[in-house]
Amino acid sequence: MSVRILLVDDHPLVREGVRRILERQPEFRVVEEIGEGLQVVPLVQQFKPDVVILDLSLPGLGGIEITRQIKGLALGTRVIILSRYTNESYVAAALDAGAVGYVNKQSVPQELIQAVSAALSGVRYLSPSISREVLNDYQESAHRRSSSPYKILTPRERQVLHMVTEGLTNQQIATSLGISVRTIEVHRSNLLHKLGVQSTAELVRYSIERGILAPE
Amino acid sequence: MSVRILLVDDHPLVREGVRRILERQPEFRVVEEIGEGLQVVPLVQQFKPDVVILDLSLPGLGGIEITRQIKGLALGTRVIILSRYTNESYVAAALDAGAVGYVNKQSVPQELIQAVSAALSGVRYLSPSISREVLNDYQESAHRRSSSPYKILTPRERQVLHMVTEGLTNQQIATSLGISVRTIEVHRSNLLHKLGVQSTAELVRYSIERGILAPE
DNA sequence: AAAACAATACGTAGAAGTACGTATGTGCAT
DNA sequence: ATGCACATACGTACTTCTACGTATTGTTTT
Repeated sequence: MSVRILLVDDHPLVREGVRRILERQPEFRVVEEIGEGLQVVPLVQQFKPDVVILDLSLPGLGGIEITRQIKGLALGTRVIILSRYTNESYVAAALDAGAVGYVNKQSVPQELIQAVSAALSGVRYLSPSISREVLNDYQESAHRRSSSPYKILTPRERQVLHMVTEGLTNQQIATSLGISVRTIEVHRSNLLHKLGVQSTAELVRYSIERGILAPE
Repeated sequence: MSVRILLVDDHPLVREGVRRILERQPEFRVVEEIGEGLQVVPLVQQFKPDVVILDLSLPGLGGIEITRQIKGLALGTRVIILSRYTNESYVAAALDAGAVGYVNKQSVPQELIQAVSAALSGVRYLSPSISREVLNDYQESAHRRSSSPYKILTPRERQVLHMVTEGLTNQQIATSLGISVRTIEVHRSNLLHKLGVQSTAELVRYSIERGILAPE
């Protein structure tokens, strides 16, 4: 009984690595591979794979939206996300969109096999490096979920994030906005939680790297 | 005549892919692979590979600094950068540090073979997707680059800067390097002074915006 | 040999940030 | 009217970081 897999990542080297790992399992077969986001859904319709292994950051169309569209096809195709992003917002967004698994690219290759097997058994799989809390929080707050971490930030939070990135202290930001430093601390705490990070450095990196664009 | 290659990328899947492509060439041999930045230079000293294929974004110590240190070993080991970043500052920084090739991770796998062959012939290789302008700009502005504040940093300071940018606390960095948190504070203070900044946010921005340390 | 540099480490002090919890007021949607 | 999101703010506790100063040891340069 062959498991038919479609492989989606814009880095050919990653596809090579994934194909190599999957094909060590006699029952797994990579029926096709592609790196361009816009071509994924047509390929799913054509090949009707059992499983799609899907990167979040793709040219043309993001992994979250692709996941939604695959789910909308109602072919029973399961989507496993393979991504270097492990923060709560992205994991939750992917699960919300219909992914049945989320594997951290830094994981040991064996996890990929486990994720595919779990998907076929109808069990959700998360890399151990992704906190158990992520799943719990996801289930508790599903109704609030947005597809983009930045979109879940309030206007004030975005302002504060910007000023943190500029290197201003909480007191300087408070002075600039005409509010209490205690309120800045609240916004900061909210930012840390919403973006799934734990330090100023990570906030700054978040700002700069994505600008603000989530991997979609 | 065997070409001995050390493979460095924190994503096991990428290492699998690269290994698979390289080992299709009978004369290429991957003698070792590693994902942790701090362990690369000791491995180079141990194995004395002909070529190191090196990702820019690594935990513990960045690819640029590693390239410098490998060059400093004077073993004749050639460094080829394999990165998803193609912008000028990263390419230039890598070349400046002593890399002899820069391959875009989105390239066709055949480019990797070409880059290794070019390196062995003493020829510089750049992925075609990297503009010819990058190389020209690099040559024209080499004299400006030498005055970069980064040059005045000690190797230890660069290590600490990298880890600060990763979001680690002083205590975590101390533990990782096996020294006192008080020493980390000293290095940090020196970094702030040498780079003329006053906060963690500014250190992080410096790292990222100067393209010296690739974003994670 | 002496000086400079790099790495290591500590004392003292205070600023700055994170975490957990509490609360109120306003505006908007149901 | 009620509930929710947002903005504002505080109490308590602690961690983390910055600033200024001290010191020793080893290595390299002059």
